[in-house]
Amino acid sequence: MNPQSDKRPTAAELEILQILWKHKSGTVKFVHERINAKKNVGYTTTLKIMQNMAAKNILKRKLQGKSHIYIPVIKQEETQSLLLDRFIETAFSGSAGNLVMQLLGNHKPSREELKQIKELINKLDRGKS
Amino acid sequence: MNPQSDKRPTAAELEILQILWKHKSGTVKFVHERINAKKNVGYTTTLKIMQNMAAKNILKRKLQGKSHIYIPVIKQEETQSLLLDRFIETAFSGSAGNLVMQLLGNHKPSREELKQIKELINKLDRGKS
DNA sequence: ATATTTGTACGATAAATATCGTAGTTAAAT
DNA sequence: ATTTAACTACGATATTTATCGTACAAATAT
Repeated sequence: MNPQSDKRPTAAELEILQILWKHKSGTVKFVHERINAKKNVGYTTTLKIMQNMAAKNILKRKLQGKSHIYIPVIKQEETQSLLLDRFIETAFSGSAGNLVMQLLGNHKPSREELKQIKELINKLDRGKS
Repeated sequence: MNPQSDKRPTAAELEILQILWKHKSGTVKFVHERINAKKNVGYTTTLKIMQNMAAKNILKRKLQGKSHIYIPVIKQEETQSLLLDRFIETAFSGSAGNLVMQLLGNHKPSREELKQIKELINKLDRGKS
């Protein structure tokens, strides 16, 4: 039903998506340079994954001169939301609260983050009153 | 180094772990009954996965009469924390704050949850002052 | 013109997971 | 003493992902 439901990217695919979301679009070369800065991986590996993603309709691509420009089809927030739901289900037995507890208990967010989060919570809270 | 680092369970393994964490331990039959209540899967599938998990030292087992009792080796919180870190890295570019935003923005936690979270945040906040 | 560069396409391989069928073992029931 | 029931063990298969080598095409540089 939901066309998003069969578009759950893998870890490697997400790595690519992060880059493309951030820069709106990019060539294989562009993406591969950035990935390769962190870990060593062959150019054709990145190429193949991106081709696969295009085949799966996670990315679309446009020919530009000699090379292709790849553009994410799925939106970052939708994808994150989808992954998050799934993650909460599998890793936290469906309890978002447990996840937040774990997160705040362990991750030690910065003052800024805390402030942001508090504001958001207050906003939500007011909405409920 | 960290013995935990090679013990990242898969989704299917987590499903089993959830049950065992909750009940401390259980036989294949016990686990399989619960899993099968939700989705249809063969008995030997569950068996095999649990055997694999024992081989990987995610579970240990004790012979009790005819069957084995399986017990989680890895602790729930440690595992969740590990998975969470990884998840934030891959799905949220390493930003825990983004995850919380997404979560609170979408998941609409209950009043109770909000209250709990607020308390926790305040506690953290005081710690920083 | 030929060599080099820059890209794509395709196919092979390896590893991990999930799934189950079948066979074998022991204990209990008839 | 057989049959049945409850388990375990083992092996086969399918799928998915990741990874790369090699080959090919087009443009650019020499």
